[in-house]
Amino acid sequence: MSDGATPSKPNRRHDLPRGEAVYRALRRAIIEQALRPGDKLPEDVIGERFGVSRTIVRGVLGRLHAEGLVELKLNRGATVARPSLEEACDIFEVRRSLERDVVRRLVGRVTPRQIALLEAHVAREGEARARGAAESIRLAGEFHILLAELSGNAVIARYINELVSRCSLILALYGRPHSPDCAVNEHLEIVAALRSGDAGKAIAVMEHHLDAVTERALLASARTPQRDIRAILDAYAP
Amino acid sequence: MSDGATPSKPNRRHDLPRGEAVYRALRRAIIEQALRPGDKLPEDVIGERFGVSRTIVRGVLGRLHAEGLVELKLNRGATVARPSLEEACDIFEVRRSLERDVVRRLVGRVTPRQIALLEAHVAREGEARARGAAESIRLAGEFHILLAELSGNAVIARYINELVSRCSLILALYGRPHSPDCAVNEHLEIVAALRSGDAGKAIAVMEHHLDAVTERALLASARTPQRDIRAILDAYAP
DNA sequence: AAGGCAGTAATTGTATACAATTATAGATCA
DNA sequence: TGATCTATAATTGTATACAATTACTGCCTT
Repeated sequence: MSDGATPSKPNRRHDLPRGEAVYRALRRAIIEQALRPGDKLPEDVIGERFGVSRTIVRGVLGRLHAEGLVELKLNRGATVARPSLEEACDIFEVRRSLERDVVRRLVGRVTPRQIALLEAHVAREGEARARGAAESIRLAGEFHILLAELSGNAVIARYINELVSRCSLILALYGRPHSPDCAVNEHLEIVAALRSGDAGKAIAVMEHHLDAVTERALLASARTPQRDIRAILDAYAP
Repeated sequence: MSDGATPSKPNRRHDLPRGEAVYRALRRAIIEQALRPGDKLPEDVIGERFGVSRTIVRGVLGRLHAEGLVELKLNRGATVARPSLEEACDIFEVRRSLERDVVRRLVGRVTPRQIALLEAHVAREGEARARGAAESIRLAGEFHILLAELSGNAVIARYINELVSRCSLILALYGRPHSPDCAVNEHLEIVAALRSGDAGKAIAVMEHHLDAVTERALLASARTPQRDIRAILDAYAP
């Protein structure tokens, strides 16, 4: 494989801890559902593809495991995580709590500059809708992450980031295929409510939105509870 | 150093992924404040002490970093984390949200078996109070962790675990030295309120307790805002 | 032909070796 | 004396080598 992976700059002082690029790439691939829940993540393959050693890959997989995006089984390697339906419910429940706090913190304190940021993001969501589902899914999630970051509480931001990312997995497992979990207009409503300064309304709008998101994400769960063969055969056997 | 570290069983199939013991030991040492915020954590020293290679230690430190207990600086190694005052406030704010949810979930649904578990734990807290501060601090935190686990939401449990652990760091930095952050009788009140089945009261008791915890943890923050030399010299310079 | 079993290949877990960076100590010079 | 620079030591970042476990293929047995 020689040097195909790092051609441009032979040995420029790497500003980032070597594995950062691998981390971001894997994370994005998972969130955009290019890597689907259950997919195997062999250390050799990933390492060769990015031109790093297994040491680095292993660190990245551990980090993704800590964030709940990857499962690690002893001596059996890493796979993209497959959250159970129960975990999915837990995740949405915590999201509701924390995102309520986000709105509560932002309302009345949000600056015009921040509103502009949010509106710009929603605009990008609108543009991306034509370009494909993968990017839409990612941007929809990033709206909630941006909101959490603007709230000014770093702990909430980190947790929301984790939870929203894992919602991509849930959507891939239990939702309608290739549909983003958030509607652009619902995001616009949230921004509008924040700007209005009406705390009660803003919270209500956010909760309504999260109800809708939950609904969409768990929609197909009645049809395909798991990727379970027995459940599928039930429809064909007498 | 030969074989002093792993004497009893030469090569028995290690049930646990090699680093688990190191992780637990370091975690406990940090939580019990044997390792204090800012203390250096050299890979060599830790590895030799536990009879594992730096590879393992590095993985453990990364994991502790993901949990917010350890800081990693590029090329400068790991230190026990020193949460800023702002981070401390963020942490307590999220704790309030999540622990309110815990109580809300438990109240009315808690079984006698679970009540017994909680009471047994509080009893151990009482016994430990005589034995020393370190164990008391840990047990006080573990009461909240147990509560979160009993709530049945695994995500909440994981986050509470993280947040409560980090509170040990906050207490070490800004609180009165060597004092546990929770009073045993306050924990008893929480259990009593849960058993009563009165949701409003249970939530109120928990919030009151968390207020008190926050108060105690951030008490000394006026006296020693940081381990900052300038602030100390202010009292002596004209 | 189906199932089980051995031997081999592939993959992961851990340790060590090497490279790069940072910290330390000693020497030099003003 | 004090500061700066340099050489050396200590520590971290990364890659590779080896050991252990798991997966697979083909053969053998019934």
